[in-house]
Amino acid sequence: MLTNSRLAYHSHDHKRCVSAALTQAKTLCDNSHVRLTPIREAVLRTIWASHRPLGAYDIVDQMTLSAASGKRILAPTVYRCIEFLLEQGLIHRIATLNAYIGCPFPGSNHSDFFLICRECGSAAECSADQLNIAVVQTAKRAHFKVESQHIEIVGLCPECQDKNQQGCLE
Amino acid sequence: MLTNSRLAYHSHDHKRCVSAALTQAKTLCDNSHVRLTPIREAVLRTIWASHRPLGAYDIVDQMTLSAASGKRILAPTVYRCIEFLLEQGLIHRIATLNAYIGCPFPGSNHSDFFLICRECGSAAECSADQLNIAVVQTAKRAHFKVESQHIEIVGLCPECQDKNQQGCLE
DNA sequence: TTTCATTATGTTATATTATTACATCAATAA
DNA sequence: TTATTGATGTAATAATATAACATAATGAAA
Repeated sequence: MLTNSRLAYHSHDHKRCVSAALTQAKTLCDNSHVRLTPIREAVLRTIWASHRPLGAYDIVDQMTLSAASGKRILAPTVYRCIEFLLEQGLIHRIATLNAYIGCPFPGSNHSDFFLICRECGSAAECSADQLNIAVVQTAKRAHFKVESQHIEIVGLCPECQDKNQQGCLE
Repeated sequence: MLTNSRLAYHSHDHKRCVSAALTQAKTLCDNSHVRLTPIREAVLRTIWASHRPLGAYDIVDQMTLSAASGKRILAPTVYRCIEFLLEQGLIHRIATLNAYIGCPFPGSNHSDFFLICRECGSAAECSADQLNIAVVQTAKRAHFKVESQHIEIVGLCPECQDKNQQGCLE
């Protein structure tokens, strides 16, 4: 199983996540002969600021804040970058949250399967054959031909389970 | 496996779907001691007009059309009914489409698993143990505690597969 | 290099989806 | 009746997303 859940839910050196994501992004864009422009990279970096899905207007706000004095980044710019990053598979849209999250393993063929913690908001991505097979087989029984899938699971991440456990003991 | 895919994708006597849905809704609301008011029932009926998920403002428009002369139904009214119907498990929200669809087996404990045809727009709901188990097991490997799931599959329904097949032969 | 075509970004406006706030009305219970 | 709660009406607005068009940057061809 492919997953970044170890990182997503536990404290870690997040700079490494960011730099890994940016390095992969550059490589993939080079190979695809598309341009990871400074703005696109900045949007990607902003989304990768954490493992929590980020709304488009949160990105707008963050980028306006971190941009050079007074420079405003407007919604269409951000949405265009989001569209580009989605097309390249560098980010995903979390539909139930209207929010965007970086893909930890872009380029590799994988399913859209997200584990979203309702407590801390962090989301991890997984790709598991067992699940993909179950999806396709279940669809097959309905004679349905699967082209793309989007799976969002809400619950508690390991850290927040522990915290809640402690809460009960108090 | 529980599914309404047979009905959702093929021509059928849809009046029976609607009346079944309304009958179930009345029973469930009675049992839960909540009120299926005329407006709520009208929203449910509008959503059940087809097996295609319907946007909130489509519902507003449809209801304004079918309402008695000139009577306008406004967005907050519809959203309140949607909220109620979601709470009662009588409808589901299709997050990737920002649209709403009637639940064919309300009251029964089941997973949110939708097969959405990209061609005709119809969506069927399924509930399969194999899939639920795969979701929980996959999550377990990430030490994630599942509370709710939302699975949206996009592809081709059986009817539209046949049509496309014929299209290729021409 | 200059020109052209293409792609990316800036900017204004607006579409679409959803909610807030408050007034009014209906149903139920004391 | 009269509180009380729940449901609906209405106006305004928030939040998310896109359209349309102008301008700028980039890369390719002459």
